[in-house]
Amino acid sequence: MNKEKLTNLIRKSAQSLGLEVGAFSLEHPDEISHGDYSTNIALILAKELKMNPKELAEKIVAEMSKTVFDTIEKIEVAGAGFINFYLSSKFFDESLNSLLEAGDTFGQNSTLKGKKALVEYTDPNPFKEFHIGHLMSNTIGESISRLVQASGAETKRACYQGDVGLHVAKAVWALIKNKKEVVSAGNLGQAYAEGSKAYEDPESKIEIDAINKKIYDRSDEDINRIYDHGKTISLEHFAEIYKKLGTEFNFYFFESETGKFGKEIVLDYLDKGVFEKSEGAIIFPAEKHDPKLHTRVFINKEGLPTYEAKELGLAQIKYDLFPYDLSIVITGNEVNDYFKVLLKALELIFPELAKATKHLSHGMLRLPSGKMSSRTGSVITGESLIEDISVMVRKKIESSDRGIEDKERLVNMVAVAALKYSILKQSPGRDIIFDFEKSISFEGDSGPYLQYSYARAKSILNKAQENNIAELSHSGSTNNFLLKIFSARPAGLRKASQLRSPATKEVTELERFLYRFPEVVERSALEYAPHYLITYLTDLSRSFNAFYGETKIVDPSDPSSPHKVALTRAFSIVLKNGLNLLGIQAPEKM
RNA sequence: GCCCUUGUAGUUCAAUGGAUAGAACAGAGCUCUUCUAAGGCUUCGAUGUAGGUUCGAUUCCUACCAAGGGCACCA
Repeated sequence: MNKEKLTNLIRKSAQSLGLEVGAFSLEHPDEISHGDYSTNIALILAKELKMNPKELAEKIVAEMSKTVFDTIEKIEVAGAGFINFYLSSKFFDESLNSLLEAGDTFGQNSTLKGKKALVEYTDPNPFKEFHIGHLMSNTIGESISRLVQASGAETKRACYQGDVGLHVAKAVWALIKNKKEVVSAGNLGQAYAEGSKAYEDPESKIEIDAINKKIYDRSDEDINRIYDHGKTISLEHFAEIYKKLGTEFNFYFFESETGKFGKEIVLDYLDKGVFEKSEGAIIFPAEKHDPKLHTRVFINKEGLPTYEAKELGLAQIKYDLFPYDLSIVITGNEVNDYFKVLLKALELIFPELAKATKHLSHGMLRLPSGKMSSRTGSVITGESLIEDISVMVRKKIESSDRGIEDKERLVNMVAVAALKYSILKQSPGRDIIFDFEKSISFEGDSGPYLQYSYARAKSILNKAQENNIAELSHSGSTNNFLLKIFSARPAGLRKASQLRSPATKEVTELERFLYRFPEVVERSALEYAPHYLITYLTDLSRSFNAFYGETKIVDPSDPSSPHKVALTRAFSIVLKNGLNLLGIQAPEKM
C-alpha cells in the first residue's frame, strides 16, 4: 500500500458516494501515534458541500471499509474530520523485506533519471583563507550533489576559484614588499590582510593596481613567479581540506579563464542591445526587464570583466565541457541580488542555459562577536575549526577504549560529522549564529549522535552473528541478510517477512519510520533541502535508541529476537545510506 | 529612500494552511552486576505587535516594530 495507491482508493470511495473530488492531501501525520497516513479530504469536501466534516469522513470510511485490505489495519476519523490510516503488520513485514533486499540502494529514486547535473560549490579564492563560510558552501554543496545523484542524475562537481583580481594583487604586493617566500597558506592570509590595509593608502593603492594589471597580462616575470608559487600553495592547501571533508571535484574553473570568455560574450551582445555603454563601462540595465532588478557593470572602465561577465563566461564553459540539464550554483546569500541580474542577462543571451540554472544560496556564518572579515584578518579558517573540534573528539575517544585501530581516522570522521550536522540541520538560506561551544555538540541533535547510533547498531549485529541469530553474507551485487529461527526445530533461514512472532504482532514506532526513508530523500532532493533528511534521521535514531533501551534485541531464548535483529539491520542500512547523502561517514565502532 | 531575507521555549533550530506548535542544549529528577551511558526515561518552558483572509494561520495578505544583507565599475 503506497501513497499513490491509497490516494486512488480514497478518491474512488468518495466518488462512489457521488462526490466530486478535487485536490486533497495524504500525508504522514506529524504525530506518529496518529497513524501512518492521514487525509483531509473530508474537510475539503465538507466545505464545498456545507456538510459536517466529521459525518462526511465517517461516510467515506464506511465506503472504504466495503473493500478488504490486508495492508490496512484500521481506518479512523479523528480531530476535525481527518481520516487516519493505520497500516497492518503485513505491510511492514513486506516493506522490511524489500528494504533489506535493496540494501545500499534503498532510498534512491529516479526523478532525475537520464539527466546531467552539474553542481558548483565551495569556491574558495587562492591567496585568501579557506574560511568557515567555505565550509558551509562545501557541506551544503556536497549533500546536494549526493541527493541529486541519488535521484538518478549523472552528477559532476565543480569548484570555481578566483585566481585573479584585486584580492590577489593585494596579497602579491605584500609578499613582494616583505620579500617573503611563501611557505604556507597561512602566510597568504596574512599577506592579503596586510595588502588590504595598505590599499587604503593612496601610494600603495597605485602600486597594487599596477600589480593587478600585470597579473592579468602576465607581463612581469618576478610577479609571475610569486603568483604561480602562491597559487600552487593555495590549491594544494585546498585539496587537503577537500580530502578531509570528503569532496572530490570533477572540474576546477578559474576566473582567469572565465573573464576572457565572458568579456567576448558581453562585447558580442553589446551590438545586439543587451548591454549598453555608460560612463566608460559596459553595463546591463536590468531594471528595463524587471523593475525589481538594478543596473550592474559587466565590464569596467579599465576594460576588465567583473564578476557578472565572468559568470556569463562560466555558464558557457561549463556547458561546453558537460552539457547539463541542470546547473546548480551554490553561493552565500549576499550575492542573491547580483545573481538575479545575472540570470536575467543569461536569459537574454542563452535562454536554455538560464532555464537550466538553479541558484541556491546559504546564509552567513556569523560569530556572536560580530562579522568575520578576511580583510582585517579576523577570520576563523576552516582548517583551524576542524582542528579545534578534533581536539575535543580526540579527548573523548582517549577516555573510552573499544579497540579502535585507526584513531585519527575516527577523529576526523566524527569531527567532520559534528561540523556538517550543525550546518545542515537548519533550512538552507538562513544565517547560522556560530558559537563554537554550542554549535559543535556531541550530544543530542548532532552528527556524533547519529554516528553513535550506527556504531551501536553494528555492535548489536555483530553480537547477533556471534549468537548465530543472524548471518550476514554478501553474494553478488545484493546484500543478503539471513536470519535464523531458534527453537527446537532445526534452525532454518527465513526471509524477514516470516520473522514476526505472535508476541510482536504489535508494530513498533521504528518500523513506522523506516519505510518512509525514500520519500524523505526525494523531498530533500526536490527542494534542495538536506535538513529534512537530518530531521528524519535524528527521529529515526531516537526511535531506535528508545527501542534499544526498552528491549533486549539479541536474546537466543526470545522467539522475537530474529525480527528485532532484522529491524536493527534495517535501521543500520537506512542510517548509513542517509548519512552518506549528507556527506557524513558512518563508523563501525566509536 | 528602495529591494531581498528573517523574527517560534532562557539558547540554537523544526513544523507541504490542519489535530495537543516538535527537538536539542541549559534547569529539576531518575537510569550502567544487562547488546556501546556520545544512550534512555520524567519534568519545567515559546509563535515580535496590530489587523485581515479562512471551517482552521507559525505558515497567506496589509501595516508597524526589530535584526541581517544588497542598491555602478570588489566578489
